[in-house]
Amino acid sequence: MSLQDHLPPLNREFVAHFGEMGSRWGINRTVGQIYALLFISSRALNADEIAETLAFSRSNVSMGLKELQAWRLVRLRHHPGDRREYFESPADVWEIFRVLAEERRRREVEPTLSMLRTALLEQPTTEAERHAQDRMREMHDLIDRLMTWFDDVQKLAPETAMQLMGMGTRVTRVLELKDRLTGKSPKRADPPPDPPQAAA
Amino acid sequence: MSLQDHLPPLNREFVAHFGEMGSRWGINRTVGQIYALLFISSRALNADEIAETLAFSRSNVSMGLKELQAWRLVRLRHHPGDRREYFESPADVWEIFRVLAEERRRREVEPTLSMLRTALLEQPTTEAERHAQDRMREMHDLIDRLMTWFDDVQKLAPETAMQLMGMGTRVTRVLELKDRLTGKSPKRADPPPDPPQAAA
DNA sequence: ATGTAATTTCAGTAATTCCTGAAAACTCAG
DNA sequence: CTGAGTTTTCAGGAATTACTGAAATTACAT
Repeated sequence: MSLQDHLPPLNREFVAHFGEMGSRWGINRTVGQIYALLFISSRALNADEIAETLAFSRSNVSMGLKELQAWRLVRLRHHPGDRREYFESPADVWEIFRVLAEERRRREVEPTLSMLRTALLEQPTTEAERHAQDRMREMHDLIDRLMTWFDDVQKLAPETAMQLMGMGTRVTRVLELKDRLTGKSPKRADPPPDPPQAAA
Repeated sequence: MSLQDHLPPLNREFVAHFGEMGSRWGINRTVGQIYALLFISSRALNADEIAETLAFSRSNVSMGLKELQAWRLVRLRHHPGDRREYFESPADVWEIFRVLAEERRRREVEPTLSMLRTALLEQPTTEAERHAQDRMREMHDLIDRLMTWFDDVQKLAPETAMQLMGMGTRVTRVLELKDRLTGKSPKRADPPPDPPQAAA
């Protein structure tokens, strides 16, 4: 009934590893393992299969899947003539990475930026407060820039920036990034409808 | 004796926020708050001051500082004629980001890559195993590429890649990256001793 | 409508993680 | 060496988080 009865050792290791990693993140061990299992599975699994394979209670699996859905990391599937719900991970690893980055941004980065902006609006009264505000501004600007930059990189290659990074082909796109950095004002400035192609 | 007695509201909010964020990460609330406090402080603080300001026990602060040191996020200072140890955060936010990224990589990314490589060495026996291995290979390659890319970006601007990203000046460097991507083999290839300067 | 299969909720317990105070271990001046 | 000041360790209690089984809910076939 337990993990090792159904999974070959290497898959078991993989699942266990993501369980551990999950707990180093906010995500808990259970959720990490469920996701790892779905990730390497060659077909969509239903909740009972997951519960059986990982030796978790059915209800625990249900909660885990709910959380994975909230993170948009699993998809729901239905098989004709079967009332149960089947779950699978998206196939494209770059897509997974993108979704993960987006969710983390929404949950962690945006609230932080928002808190910092609020703090920066106040008039400091003491010297200590003024210094604290300066530090917050530095942090705000760093995060803001990192995000803008990340957006740029993502927009670069509409299909997958991954391909760009690894391939060496269509590197003309890098020049677009160069133009963006050179031409625009330092900070943000929502980009005007991307000049379609600017070959070298 | 508690936080609000010593810190102005906005600083209090900042510290509390990083306490929350800390717990969403692997890091616990206490550690997050200690770091936040040091980050906005205009001078190095000793453990008693921290304990007093945040209303934590002295021993809790000691453990928190130990963890922050393990993450290389705080520096130790000594004041002449004072036997106590004072702690401070590095001033440069980009430096902080870099250290954080390095530590996370060492603790999370490298072990994961290592586990994946081990799994990829095995000969799959079943079809399911073969598929799992394919998936692991995809994950491995994604992570490996992201890391290589991140390295490239960091090497680009030896002082702070930050400046590059935000400034629009010295964007000639982007062209170096382009060359790297175009010229080298797709995957890795340890870079030859950086050609010092390649102005446009 | 009724019954059955499937899923979700939730209150209680188990497990883990966090935090503290007391004691031990340093460190250094005299 | 002695002792005061400082930091660290650690066992145990407090607080939080994870997990379960039972009950409630939903979905659907007949």
